[in-house]
Amino acid sequence: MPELPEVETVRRGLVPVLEDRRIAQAEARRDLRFPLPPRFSARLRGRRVTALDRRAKYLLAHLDDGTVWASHLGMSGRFIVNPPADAARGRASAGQDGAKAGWAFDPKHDHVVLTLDDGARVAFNDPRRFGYMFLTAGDALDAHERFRALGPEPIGPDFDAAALAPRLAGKRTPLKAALLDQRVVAGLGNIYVCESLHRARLSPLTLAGAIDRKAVGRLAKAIRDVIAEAIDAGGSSLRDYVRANGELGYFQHAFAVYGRDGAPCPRPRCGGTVERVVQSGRSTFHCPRCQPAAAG
DNA sequence: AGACGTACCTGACCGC
DNA sequence: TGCGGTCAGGTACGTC
Repeated sequence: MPELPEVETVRRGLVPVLEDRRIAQAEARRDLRFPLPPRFSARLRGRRVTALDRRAKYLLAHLDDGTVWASHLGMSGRFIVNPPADAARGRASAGQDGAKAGWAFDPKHDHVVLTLDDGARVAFNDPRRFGYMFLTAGDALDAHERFRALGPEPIGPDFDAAALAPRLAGKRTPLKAALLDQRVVAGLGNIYVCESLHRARLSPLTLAGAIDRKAVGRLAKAIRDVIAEAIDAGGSSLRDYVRANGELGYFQHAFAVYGRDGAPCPRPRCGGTVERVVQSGRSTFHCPRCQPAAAG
């Protein structure tokens, strides 16, 4: 269920597990959305992870031979960590009830499994197999077909009206669809687009090219803030989650509009009601009262 | 070129 | 309890 904040949370959770560790064993149990690269296991085995990075919704593990191991979590992908002691002690006997017992062990959906040189076990688990992985050269990352067209990262002070305006200019597509386009902004998905538009008091139905500069500035700031707050929420939940069951990246976060069809708009003194509509086949949640379609 | 619908795959949930 | 229908936070591809 990962958008940028979830992927960033996963990255931060994996840093202490993976960075500077050597991959003792890599097991490719099942292909994901796309077939795993040729000799995938062999190319990971014996490599040291020098850094864990992120671009958009991609998790990037830099290896000591210059290769980058890139993972996309798709809709249901997650990484599950068994610390060294747990992996050695509990896994074999955990069996089918492993997850319930606290041992992350799911033979049906653990598609890629790494064992590190300290004995820790890291599994990529993805019931729907919408996720995917690939290997690429680290010195040509930006030129890779998956990264070449990506828009700017929405965190950090560089993401502002000047960055966003030219990417929306002239677009005759609704703001909702425009912001889901990874070429416009990298890393947003359905939830955070809804949340950002609500924060900026912009209707998801408004055509992207029709909003004025002031609104673009409001939108850029809303996106920055919404994403930053979600990352903070993920970070604060991280320790408990790892301790609980090894799953990384799932965390509770309070949404203003997403999934709150029929609830009162949380904006102070708005008094509107959150509505769900469908745009290009996907749910949009918004408050028609404080996100009026006519406003620019 | 850009926008839209559809496909991919499986699990959770809801009503009967 | 079982069954069928619906829905799910992502991306890629074919078609217009």
